[in-house]
Amino acid sequence: MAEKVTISTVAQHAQVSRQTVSNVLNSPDVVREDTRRRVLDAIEALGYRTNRAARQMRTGRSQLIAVRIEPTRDGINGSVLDRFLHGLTDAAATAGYRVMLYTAAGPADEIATYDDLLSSYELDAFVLTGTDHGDVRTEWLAARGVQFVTFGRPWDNPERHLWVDVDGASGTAHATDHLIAAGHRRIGFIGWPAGSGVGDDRRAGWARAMRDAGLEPAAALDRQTPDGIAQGESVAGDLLRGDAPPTALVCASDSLALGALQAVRAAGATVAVTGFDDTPVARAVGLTSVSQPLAEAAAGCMDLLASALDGDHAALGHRIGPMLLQPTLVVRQSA
Amino acid sequence: MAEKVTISTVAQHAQVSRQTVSNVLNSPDVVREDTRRRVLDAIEALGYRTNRAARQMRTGRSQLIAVRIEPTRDGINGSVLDRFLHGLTDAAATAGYRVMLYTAAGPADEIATYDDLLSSYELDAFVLTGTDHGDVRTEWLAARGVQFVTFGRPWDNPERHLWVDVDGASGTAHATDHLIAAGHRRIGFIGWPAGSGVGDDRRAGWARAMRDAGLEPAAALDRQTPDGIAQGESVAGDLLRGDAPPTALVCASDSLALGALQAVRAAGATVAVTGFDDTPVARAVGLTSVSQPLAEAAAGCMDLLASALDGDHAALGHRIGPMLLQPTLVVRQSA
DNA sequence: TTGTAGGCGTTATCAA
DNA sequence: TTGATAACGCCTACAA
Repeated sequence: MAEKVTISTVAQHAQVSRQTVSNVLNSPDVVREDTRRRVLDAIEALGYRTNRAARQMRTGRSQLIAVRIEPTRDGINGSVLDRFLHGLTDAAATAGYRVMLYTAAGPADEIATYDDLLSSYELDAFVLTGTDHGDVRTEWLAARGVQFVTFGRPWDNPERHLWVDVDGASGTAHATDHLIAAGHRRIGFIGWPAGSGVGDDRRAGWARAMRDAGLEPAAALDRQTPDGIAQGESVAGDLLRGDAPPTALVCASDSLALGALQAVRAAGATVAVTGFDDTPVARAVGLTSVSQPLAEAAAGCMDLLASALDGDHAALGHRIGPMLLQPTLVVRQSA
Repeated sequence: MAEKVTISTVAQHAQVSRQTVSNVLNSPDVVREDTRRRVLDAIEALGYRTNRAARQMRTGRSQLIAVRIEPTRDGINGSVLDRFLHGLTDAAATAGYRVMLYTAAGPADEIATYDDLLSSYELDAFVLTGTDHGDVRTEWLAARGVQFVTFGRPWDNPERHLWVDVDGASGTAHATDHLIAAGHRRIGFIGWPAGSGVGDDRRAGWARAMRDAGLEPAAALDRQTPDGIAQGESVAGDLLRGDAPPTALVCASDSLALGALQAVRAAGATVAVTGFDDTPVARAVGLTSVSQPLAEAAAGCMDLLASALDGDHAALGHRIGPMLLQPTLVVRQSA
């Protein structure tokens, strides 16, 4: 077990005062070059690392950011959070931060957790994955001046706070374009009930691409249902049994798409299907799907946070604003 | 923004010294009942929370445990880590700990990260997911007296350190039994190359169940391949084209099973298939699979750690040892 | 440019 | 049973 090496140890070793060591670390420009050199060498030689707890006590900053790990719902979309978390952890480490996990049963519970985390761990910031209209969490955080960024736009007001998002409309538009290019004309959409920002956005992309191609995004081809494989299968089945069944289906999630695929197979039909999120399941069953740049999104969240917390970037003149990333379409056998 | 309430605030409010407040918190038995009451009331009224950084500086303990978030390889098995992490975060919170994430490119990088995390954040313990024969990481940690627990047995020596694991052999044996009960006799196994503890274990379960039923786990029915859908498909295809093809296949992973399922479909055969891990993909495609009790495993890891770290359980006389949990078979259409 | 002094909130030691 | 004192490692004044 190595001896504990503190700032004093370094100071002794470098023949300077503790303060000079601290200056080398925190205000390098204020210390003479050769002294700086000497101190840096000592730090290197001794393997000194600043003790975060001590620093935190003085500065009130923990270099810790928190993110919620949600229980995997139908499981399929769990991998999205997974990849996002990995990217965030990487980006955070690079920026000198670490990621702490927390769970919460609901919004109220989540706010209680914020309170706890903030007052006892002094977390520097939160990363929220997704927001709703009138999100109580973001209001709570903003009211207390806590830094946070959301992965997902605040749908009611884009200026409300820092966010990073992926352009879902663009994703479904890509998928729709791809189908149109393949000769499809009757292209249906299976998405979530109106009211969820994300769902509305994805539906809008389909409708836009249809209109841009001179096609009508008819209500008869536009279905709404809660997320899930069974739901997708049921709704797709309805569509396929309709008057003028679609020859292709754009779905708002891989879960819905997977259900749709099953309905198509059951009906013995040949209908192209696209999903959203490019989950492992999509890869496994050959489902064409819209892929979100999750590592980039995570890095974006961290950039925004670092910018707000450290003020470096702001000082450098390029204050970073919200960012909307473009997804890509991964084409497989299903479409 | 609420005023900062420290132990001194509480002391004033309760008309006692700071130390007494500390005692109420850390050695309740040493303080008189009515004083304790008074202090507790003050804590409640003021909403006091102990500052972890300050406590950490004194005690050297951070109440933080670290776990690595791995990049999802073929993606399918990512959900396993996901569920484990969720369970761990929950269990940790209950035990008064928090989970910190880190990534690492390889064993060497991982050890460098240990060093960093330990010396600058003073982490209390690590949770490793899986170990190999002669794992350098566990040796490094053990040599430095760092607490850790592995989710996965140390295959060369069960006594080496704390661990929690799921009985993989039991899982594949269940699957095999299930197939035997359904009338199958020629049951093949598709697993990983010999040498990986986990893979060998799962293979052993199949072989044992076969023998127990008076059947021969013939080499002709036993295949080894790296993990992956493509690999599973290829190997299963070979088996199906063999002299006396199996009527059922037990696979060491859902990835392999999924590939096998595709090979079966391509061959137009009717062959039962079982997988391992009960991933979302298995649920999606109706694959019978062995399900690991991940939340329990995570809770077990935390229990072991808390026991070692806090010594409470040890003091109470029931020192907790390694634990081997039983998986369950989730039966779906594929078998 | 460098050094000295003080304090962040907590707990351990020891005296009252 | 309670309270005063010191110390954990660092950083921010301020003085030299």
